[in-house]
Amino acid sequence: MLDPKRLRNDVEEVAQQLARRGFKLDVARIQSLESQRRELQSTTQELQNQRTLRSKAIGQAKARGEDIQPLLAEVDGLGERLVQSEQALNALQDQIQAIALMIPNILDSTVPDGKDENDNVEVRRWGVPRQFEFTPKDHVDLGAPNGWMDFEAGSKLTGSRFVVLRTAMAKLHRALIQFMLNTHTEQHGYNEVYVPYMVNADSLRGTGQLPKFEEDLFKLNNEQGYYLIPTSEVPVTNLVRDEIIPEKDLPLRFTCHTPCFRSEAGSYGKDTRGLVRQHQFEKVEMIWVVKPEESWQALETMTSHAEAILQALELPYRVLALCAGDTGFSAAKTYDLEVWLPGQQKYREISSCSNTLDFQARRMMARYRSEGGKPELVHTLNGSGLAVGRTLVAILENYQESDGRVQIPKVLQPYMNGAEYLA
RNA sequence: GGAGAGAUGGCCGAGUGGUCGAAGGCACUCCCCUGCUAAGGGAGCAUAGGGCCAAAAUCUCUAUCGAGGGUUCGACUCCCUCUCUCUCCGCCA
Repeated sequence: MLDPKRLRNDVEEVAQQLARRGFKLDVARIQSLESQRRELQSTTQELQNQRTLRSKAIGQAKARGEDIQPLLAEVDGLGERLVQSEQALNALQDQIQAIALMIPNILDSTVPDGKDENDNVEVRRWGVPRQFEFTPKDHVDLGAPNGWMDFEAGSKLTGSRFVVLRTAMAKLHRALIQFMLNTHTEQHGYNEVYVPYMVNADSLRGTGQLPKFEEDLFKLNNEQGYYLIPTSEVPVTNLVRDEIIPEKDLPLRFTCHTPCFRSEAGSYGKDTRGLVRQHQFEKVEMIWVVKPEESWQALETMTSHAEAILQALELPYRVLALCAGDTGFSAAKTYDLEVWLPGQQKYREISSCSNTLDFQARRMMARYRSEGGKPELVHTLNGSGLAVGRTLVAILENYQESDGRVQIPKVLQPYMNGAEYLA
């Protein structure tokens, strides 16, 4: 959520900023609702003040044993006017709040202009795509024939966009998770957390998935209306919701492995083949909670931690600065990491690292208190480190050999009983 | 699933219809005192929003004692619903 003060005082400026994303802010409507709110709030508060004063007078009169009838008569009608005024004010504030929750974050000035993913700007590259002396297969052709990846079983058990991994593939998948978590906790200084895979609407509102993106989520049909998490960013970031963190405890750095569930509504026909776009996938996430002045450095550091995983796996990648039109709702700036997939002859997204500034913190009321100071909003960041399914894809395709065998990356071999090849 | 207890400020904990944003204690901040190291004295110490202002502070108003409704001139105090926590029984990985 944006600072309501900014929304009140610099609507034009905010609207101009948001236009970079292609978001149209209804300035006239906001201004009109705001001026109504201001007036209504003043009269409501004045009526409330009247009520308090009169009630106190009655209390005092009664304590002195005086007749309170005349005073009661004086109050007559005040209650009804107050109720009406309060109701109108609440309705108006709900309207304003509903609008505010639908407004995306303001982009950082360093975010490149642009409309969609074609306008993203490459920042750097690491590694050189391997030259194959044969035509590299894609991961489906490598994994499906020998039963490592069973898409038929996935669709039988559930439906499309689900998969069953078997034997060495299931184990490599697990090895990747262990490797990523161990690296982040042992080398990058993260605290590992285990969290619920179902969350309530408050949590999703806090990180910005609700109210705008409900169709992307799986909602449970239980009484509480829980949702399956689309990313561990939601439960992990919400750990600090409604909290005031002592300054000395910052920065908080969490890493967490969870499955992620996404409806993929609107992506019909996109990546229908293979593991790349599933309704359920595993992800190791990195979350930072920092003081405002540290968040931009944190974004760079966090991105480098995601890169470190790709480097350790010796997978070629590039880093993109997402353009204005492609940056997500809550983010002020995002770097995407794209890994090279020989089967597609393309770089494909495998991590996304974002600084949301105080956008999520304001929705969550997540604050910190400096020594003797007032509580202030923290800044929150999140990044994948990495998407496990896609990393598996990248390993298969990059480490394949002409006979169809797949080498195991050096750093993963200890997790695979020292094996050099998938068997 | 059944029975019971509870939810108050950073923490503990009073408060059962009126002047309570809330006693007291702890923690914390500042000052004083003290040569002695979990000693004493004093002051301060919730959050959010509105108004005022160029802005901030001050000032002022409002809201908040788990959440939402209700009763009342007035609710932390009474009534209803819900959520969460704890205890016991049952069931269970």
